[in-house]
Amino acid sequence: MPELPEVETIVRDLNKEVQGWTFFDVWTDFKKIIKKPKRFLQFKKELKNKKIKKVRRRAKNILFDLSEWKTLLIHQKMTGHLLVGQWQFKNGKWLPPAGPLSEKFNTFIHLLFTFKNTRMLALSDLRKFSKVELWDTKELDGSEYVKKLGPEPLDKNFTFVKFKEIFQNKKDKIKQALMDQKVIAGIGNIYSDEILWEAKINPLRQTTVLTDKELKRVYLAIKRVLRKAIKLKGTSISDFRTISGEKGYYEKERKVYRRENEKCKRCGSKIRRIKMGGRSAHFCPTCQK
DNA sequence: CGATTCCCCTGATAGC
DNA sequence: TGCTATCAGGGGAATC
Repeated sequence: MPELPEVETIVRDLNKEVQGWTFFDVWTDFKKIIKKPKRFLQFKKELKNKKIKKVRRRAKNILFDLSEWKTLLIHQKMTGHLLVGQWQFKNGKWLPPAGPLSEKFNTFIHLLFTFKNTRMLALSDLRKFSKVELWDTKELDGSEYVKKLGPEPLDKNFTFVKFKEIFQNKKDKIKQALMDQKVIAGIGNIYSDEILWEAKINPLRQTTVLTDKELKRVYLAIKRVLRKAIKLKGTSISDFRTISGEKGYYEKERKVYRRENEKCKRCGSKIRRIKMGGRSAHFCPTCQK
């Protein structure tokens, strides 16, 4: 599942590739993936001849700023992959040439943009949870959805004072608060587990009872873990790939996520997995208090 | 209003 | 072996 570090990796890579590309056509075999505008033909028509100015990230969304003040939003949810390359249509499927792109998830391409320079951008998504929307830039940036998103954890303005203010007022378990996009943007199941291990805090703790010292550890862990994950181009534990089909390296750094019954790398205890609100949380019961 | 459950999907895996 | 039930989970909607 792409979270902040994975989406950031994608956005940085995309900016090196797609700036200046002009949309030519759109193909899909699953119109439901496009949420806005509702009619596919209109979506197609509105994209045609728009040029990509730059790509940015907000929370886990990839935002393509286009000419004429349009913005294309792509949220990859669990299993979405954006891939750039030269493609060919064979036997009813879009297929890449040989190379790292020739992996199984490429058979799950459900949306494909072609550009005037004959290049293509594909969205593959095994489970079809991805969401694609085309907005007026101003309308998107002023939308309820964007306004309600929490701060970007790696933003300079996201100070400890600000963090403390938000988390001390949020009545929730710390793990859930970290994953709540309205509290703080971009963190999901993998990195909330990793951040809490780093901070030595039990995921079940209520945010309101955390001491200043403990909050400071969480705050620092957020920055440290996310920065390191970006440096390593993310985690490929759930099939993440960069836009050229390469894996991220953070999974080797992983301390708790999907390591149930393995040894804690700090104290040697068995990592436990519990259910929290329908999601699994992984932690060390000995050193996370 | 807040908290919980359901739902969208489909491949992998566990259980029989 | 092969079938079926369960699980994975981001996020929005529906429900309690």
